[in-house]
Amino acid sequence: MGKGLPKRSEDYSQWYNELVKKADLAEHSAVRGCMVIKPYGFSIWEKMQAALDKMFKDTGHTNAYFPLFVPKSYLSKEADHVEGFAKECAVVTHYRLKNAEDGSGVVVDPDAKLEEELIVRPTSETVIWNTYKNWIQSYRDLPLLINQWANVVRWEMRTRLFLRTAEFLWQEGHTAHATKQEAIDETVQMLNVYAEFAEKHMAMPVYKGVKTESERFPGAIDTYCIEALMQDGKALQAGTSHFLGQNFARAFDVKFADKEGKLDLVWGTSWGVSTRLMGALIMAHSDDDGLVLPPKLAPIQVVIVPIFKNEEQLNAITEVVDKIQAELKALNISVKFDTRDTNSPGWKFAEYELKGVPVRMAIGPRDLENGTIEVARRDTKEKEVVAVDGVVKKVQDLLEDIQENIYKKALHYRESNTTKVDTYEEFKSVLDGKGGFVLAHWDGTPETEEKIKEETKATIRCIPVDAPEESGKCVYSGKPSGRRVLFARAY
RNA sequence: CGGGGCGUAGCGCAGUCCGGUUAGCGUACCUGGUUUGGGACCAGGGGGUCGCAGGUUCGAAUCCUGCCGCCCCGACCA
Repeated sequence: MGKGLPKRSEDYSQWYNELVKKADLAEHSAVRGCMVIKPYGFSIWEKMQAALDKMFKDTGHTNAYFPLFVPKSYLSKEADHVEGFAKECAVVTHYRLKNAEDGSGVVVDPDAKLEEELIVRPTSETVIWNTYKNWIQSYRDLPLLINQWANVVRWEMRTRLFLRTAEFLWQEGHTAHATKQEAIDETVQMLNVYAEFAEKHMAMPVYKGVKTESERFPGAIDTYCIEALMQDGKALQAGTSHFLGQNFARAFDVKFADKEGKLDLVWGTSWGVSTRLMGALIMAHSDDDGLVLPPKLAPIQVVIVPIFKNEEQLNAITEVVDKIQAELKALNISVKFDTRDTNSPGWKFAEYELKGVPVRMAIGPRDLENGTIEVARRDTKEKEVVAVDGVVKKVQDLLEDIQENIYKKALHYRESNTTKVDTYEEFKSVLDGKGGFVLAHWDGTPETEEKIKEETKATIRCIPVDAPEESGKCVYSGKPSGRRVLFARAY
């Protein structure tokens, strides 16, 4: 069913686009590449934010806010950083409009040209390090552990709702430390926070790893990442954590006095996840009938659909449902009782499936007689009729089971779509066949990486952090390699 | 940013090639009635700057030019 929803097997990207719109998650705005996040979609994002924010606070971070505009001169202070972002920056050149002489509307007032142009932040390292310079004098000011929730703008040429938009929402953590090791530990810690969030809340298994030089964040020494597998066999980078070394401290002259009074540059990290996670969530679990949401992130966890012919019946049903609702709410389970008589029960069933509500209950006159209620789970579409007594416990268990089940399903999918290969022929045939992740030996050179990318469109997603030492030969060059790296075609 | 496709009611589309009454269909919406255990039915009704701006013409959704947006492929990029 899924009225009008294309099948994943027929056109995966069309399926994704339609699902985002039909499930009321987001829509395009008038400006190219920008999106309106609709209430239902934003509710999911808010749930993600709340869980992540708590994890950041629990690891000692505090939130702050830095401005949207970055003076142009800041961006040029760290060479790699400019190089990486220059091509996709929106620039503010004027600060005033005026009415057009010919009455055709408003025009930019040429007299209101800014002395120094402003960049709309593509990321905030530069403003933040420029600020940290004033905040940090001695080792006593360290570590500085700050996060901000913000929007950023990257002028992308090719956009997809959530996956890559010109403006997107994210959080960016920016920390400063006295020692290299402490900064590395922080980088790894936040990588683990992301992985835990992905697995426990999004029910999405991820590989943790380090990016190769060519995939590294501009200005970082090392970029760590979590990589997830989507149902079409393509990989998606779901979060990054960067060890910045002393690069930004050097560029913005951020020094601290240690216990001996000696001045040294501080060590930095930055890390972020964005509304792209929404895209990951959709593509990790959903099916041809619509969204499948993990209970922990579902805006509505349980929906109750009454089946009635008249008001008396609805009243009788409501009496039973009110009790159930109260008990569910006491357990912090969000529940919606949909009493609208403007849509049929069947219509509602389809609608809540489209929207990915994990558990649906239906109750009608027949159930009232029998003291029963129908309980259906979204992930497997299984239905069963159970006694009203004890249904609350049943639902509570079911929510946990769904959370676990969709994780296991995604994990199984990823395991069976992660293939070890030892020859280039195999490498190519796996990519063109079942797709997914490919574990292969690589000689460690950017040249080989580039050639493979040109020939197969697959990139090195990461060097897994837990990759076992294993001597082998590069699938492309035949040169020696010490471990396998993770390849895939990616979003 | 290059190649291709598309833009007509909230959504999905026909009409465009070959210009000509009042621009149509499905769905959604409103009213009334019958219905309600997997996207109900009948009757009546409202809703349109035909993406935007110019041009050609007696007359433009239709022909011409420019622009905007979306989709697919590519280049670029997280």
